[in-house]
Amino acid sequence: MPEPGTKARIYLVDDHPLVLSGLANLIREQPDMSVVGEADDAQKAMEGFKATSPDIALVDISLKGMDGLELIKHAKARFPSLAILVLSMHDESLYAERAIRAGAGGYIMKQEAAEKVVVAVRRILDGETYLSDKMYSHLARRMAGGAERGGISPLRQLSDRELEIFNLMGNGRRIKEIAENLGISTKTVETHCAHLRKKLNLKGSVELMQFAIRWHHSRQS
Amino acid sequence: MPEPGTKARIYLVDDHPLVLSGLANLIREQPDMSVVGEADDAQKAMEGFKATSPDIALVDISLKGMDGLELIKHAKARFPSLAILVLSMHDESLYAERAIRAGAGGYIMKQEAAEKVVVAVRRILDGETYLSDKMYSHLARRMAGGAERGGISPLRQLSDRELEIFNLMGNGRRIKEIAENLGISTKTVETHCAHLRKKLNLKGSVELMQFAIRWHHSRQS
DNA sequence: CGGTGCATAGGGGATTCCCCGATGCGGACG
DNA sequence: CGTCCGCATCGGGGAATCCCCTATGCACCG
Repeated sequence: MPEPGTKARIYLVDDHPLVLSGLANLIREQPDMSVVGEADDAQKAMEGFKATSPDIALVDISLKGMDGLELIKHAKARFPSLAILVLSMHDESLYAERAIRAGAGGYIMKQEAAEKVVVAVRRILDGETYLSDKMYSHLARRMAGGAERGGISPLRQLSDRELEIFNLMGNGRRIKEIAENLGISTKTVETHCAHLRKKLNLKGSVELMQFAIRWHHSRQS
Repeated sequence: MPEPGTKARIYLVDDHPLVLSGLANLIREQPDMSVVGEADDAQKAMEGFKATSPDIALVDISLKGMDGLELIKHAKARFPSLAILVLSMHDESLYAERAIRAGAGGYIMKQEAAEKVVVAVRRILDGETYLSDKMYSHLARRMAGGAERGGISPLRQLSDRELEIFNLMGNGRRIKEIAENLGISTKTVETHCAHLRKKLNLKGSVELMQFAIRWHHSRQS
């Protein structure tokens, strides 16, 4: 947190030079902010953090080489007081949740107006969290279910049967296959899917399948 | 093509405000170039082209709403003399080839240094084609190889429209959304899906979605 | 001119989606 | 012990989808 009268020290991490210069330019227009360094990969970013001790880092979630999420975790481990605002290309609320959990103070899409980046930076430097309205409501929907039972994964709320079906879905099986495989009615499988959607706060079958596939994919590598 | 002594009239199309301002800034530093307009979607871009008659347009390949490839085709159809430089996030030589075929004069990745954008613009305004070294050799190799040789990725066999829909599927959109988004019938989307399944040798819609989601997931990390 | 690929679209039956409600069963709590 | 609640199991029914057809218009190519 910068002292009154001094400028916030900002570090930029992005592997797109155009975005980098856009950000740098935007920040130089702000009287209370200054850019103290730039990096285009995670390695250089970590060195830069050590050398310049910035107040906040703006980091792209999709870097070449190390993943942006990894960089966040490492950075928060070595520099706990460093605030982080995540920039993302895509409207992937999945990443927003992971980013916040990894220690980021905010998540903003590059489609957002440039002014919002400045707003987000100020908010985070004030110790608050910044999320876009869309993501905020999306996340709120998820949290709303039962106020953070300390469980890292919402999958803990699932019953054994539900998890079993969730797994089979992630494996690419269709409803009929699952029903035959388990020796039950397709209607029962549908009911389980409905419960899964409700518990995981997912809107449609496509979101559920997306979630299942991603989860299955990450659990297997 | 600008006359000697006058500035090249450049139009920018990108849905990321930061990239837009980065580009505008870069171009304003050039004595022989000027920005005559900006747009963040294909619709506004077409109107802008008509209103400002730019010499060249820099367009992002991945726009919200209409695909960047579609914009290029429409633009070249209505304004044949308009030169186009395509900007891309990803190192997808897949897109480069399609873009050139659609009428673009060059293809450059946002990972490239900003100076290269200027170089590319000058090259295209001189009537030549700009490609990065990597893509140039890549394309040359493909041209030289003549027909077939199996094809490294089966995605290469997909038509532009099919690839577009494949992308949206990987993004989690359902058929109705895709149809509305593209302004076509759901039946047409279904037909494209059928062709996708056939070309990719996938049995059911679940497998197709699985494939699309995985591809989309691996592509942006 | 004929062939081929592409984008568009519809018919129609099977399947799935997603909202309802309903029936047992077992455990938890007062 | 009675009651409530989560769980697993089914069904109805209307909408959406899947997935097999056919078909038209267009562009390009030999």
